[in-house]
Amino acid sequence: MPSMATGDRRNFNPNSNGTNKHPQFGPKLLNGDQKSDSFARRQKIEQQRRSLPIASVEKRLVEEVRKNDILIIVGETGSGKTTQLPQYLFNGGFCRDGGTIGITQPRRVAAVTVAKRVAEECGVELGQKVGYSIRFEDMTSASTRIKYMTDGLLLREALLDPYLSRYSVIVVDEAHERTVQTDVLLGLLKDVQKKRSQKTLSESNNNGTLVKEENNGEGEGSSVSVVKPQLVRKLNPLKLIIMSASLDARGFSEYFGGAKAVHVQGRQFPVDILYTTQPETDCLDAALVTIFQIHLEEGPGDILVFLSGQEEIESIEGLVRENLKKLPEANQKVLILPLFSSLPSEKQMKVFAAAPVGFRKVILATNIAETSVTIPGIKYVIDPGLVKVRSYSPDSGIESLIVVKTSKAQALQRSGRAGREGAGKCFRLYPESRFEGLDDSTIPEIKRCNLSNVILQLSALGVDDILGFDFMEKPDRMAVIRSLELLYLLGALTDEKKLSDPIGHQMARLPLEPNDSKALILASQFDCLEEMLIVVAMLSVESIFYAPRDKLEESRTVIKSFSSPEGDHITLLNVYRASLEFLEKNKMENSKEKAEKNLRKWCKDNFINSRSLKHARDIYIQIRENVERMGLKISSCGDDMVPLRRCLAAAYFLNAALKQPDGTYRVLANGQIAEIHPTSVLRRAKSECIIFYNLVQTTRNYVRNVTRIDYLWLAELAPQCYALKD
DNA sequence: GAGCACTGC
Repeated sequence: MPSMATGDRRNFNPNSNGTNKHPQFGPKLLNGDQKSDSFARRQKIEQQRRSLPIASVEKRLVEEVRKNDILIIVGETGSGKTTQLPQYLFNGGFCRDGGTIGITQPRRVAAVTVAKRVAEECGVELGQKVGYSIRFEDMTSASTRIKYMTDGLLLREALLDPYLSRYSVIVVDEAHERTVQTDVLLGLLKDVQKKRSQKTLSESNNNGTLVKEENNGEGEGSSVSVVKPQLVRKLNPLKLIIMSASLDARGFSEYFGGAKAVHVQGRQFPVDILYTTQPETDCLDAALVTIFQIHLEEGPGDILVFLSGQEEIESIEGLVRENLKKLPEANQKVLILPLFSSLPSEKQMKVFAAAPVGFRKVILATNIAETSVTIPGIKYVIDPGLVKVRSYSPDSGIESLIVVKTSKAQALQRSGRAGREGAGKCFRLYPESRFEGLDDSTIPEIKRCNLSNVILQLSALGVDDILGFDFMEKPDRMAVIRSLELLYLLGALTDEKKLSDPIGHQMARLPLEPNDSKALILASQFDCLEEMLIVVAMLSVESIFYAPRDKLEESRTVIKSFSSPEGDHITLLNVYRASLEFLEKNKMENSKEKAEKNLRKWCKDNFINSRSLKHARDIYIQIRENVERMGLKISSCGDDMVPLRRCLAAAYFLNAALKQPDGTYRVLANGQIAEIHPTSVLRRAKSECIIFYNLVQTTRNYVRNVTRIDYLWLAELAPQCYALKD
């Protein structure tokens, strides 16, 4: 490593436009927690509202929504579209007749913070006129007229109310992010809007007489055949607004039949974009040198570095520390802060605190800093131009994480992070010519994920012809067929590709992956639903264990105390039960808050991520309520784990693998070869036959979350797949 | 004996 002080520096060219104004994407995170409700404060809010770029076009926007049933709004960050538009529409009379304005967000935190802010701006209590609804948290009431929610939640609502009849307007925000949920929602809303306008039309044609839903045979498979007559009368046309920060709205406009698009100015400080003159061969080294170049040559301001993963972050953290020691003491005032999702939250929080006077923060972050969180004080962004993405192969069922180049939109989003509070600089660690060669936007998620859950949800909404569904971007045909096969083998779909009764309907109601839902349904027959609820909740969260690098040995010993020779599923069950036992004991002696606090300490001592554990508990409570409502029998298998393992075999039979002479495993369903993941308790056990939760490809093929089963169970419990040879 | 971007119901 060259010494930083000797001037080994990267050469950057400012881009041709100099101070270039780039649009910025992502939810605007607002602080809605202020308590003061004084007159002065209200005046200040009013003043802020009026100064937003969008305020000058309020009348025009309301007018456009009135004239157009579908409107695309392209708004840059800082335009105020997310907080203001719903208020304009409310004041414009779009909630008369008791209709609600629904605004969807891809992320929970955005739905909550924006709702809080808007409630404050309106001077109302949160949950009254303005509210939000996200999984595990419903802050709405009968009087809620402006409702922020996650897009996944609106999809769930559509299962219960296919016409989304309570909404007069639905605003899909951050549509450019193109999450699976957003894409499915867009297709669904298009259909709902069409049906609702037909409904109103036929009603007026019939002059108020009751109308029955008819399938007009237009070839779309989505029909909901029985509608209560009273409902038909009440339905108003649905106004649809798609909000996006993408550079052009053409894609959305075309998808919605040439819908009108309007542009709203953003408010963003200028960000200087600098490129390297030469391509970099070693990205980590280039990032390292650039960090020091900024630190030693640029003015005050924090640095945000985008890296691909935890490993990269941890290694560069070490290198920065090492090199920092070589600098004169006056130059050593740097705070290095890692940030990635599996980092315990108390460590994550450190990036939001201001650095001590005279110190510069260097934040080493994954994509989490791109949209999910906004860090104050960032003036410099270093963007190596790479990102880790999930990819999925429908044929092998293998998920992998691969490092790819960012898209142009992503690069813009990253650079925008430097211009939140003042003019900033973004150092792209590649030549300008390479930027031109980048894809415009990231490939929509729906093109690169397992579709079985999407198909199950759409089936429950009455869409039987998945390949014919009007997606903005059609998913891969083979991926659809594979997922249909899986659902059929699980018994969720009939031979006619319709949702089976009751299994398919029950599975669609559960907020889980199809395999996990099936495991719960079967568990009530195997008398181990009590245990399976816990196992499935624990499998649904990522990274229960967190082992910091410096305490690796210690953590292994502690984690071992939970482990079961039967496998990882039962190990997870042990962890959950141990935490519950600790909490119950604590609750008897302490207040609830104190008990929760002690639990967090217990988690830390046992190298368990308390945020993940809390999440698992929330999921447990939710799915327990779900299965209770379905009338499934909840009983326990006690200390006998055989029923639980048999049930796992019956539900995850496609994920069964046999040991081979060389110690690797062969997946019975497709012949894939894989090893047991080193973190599994069965890594050394070398059981003959196993079932696993998932198969991931990193340096090798690994199966994770593994349980030992008896080979003979497969033919007995999954005869549709396995037969015994003589 | 290896290493896991990020969401969401």
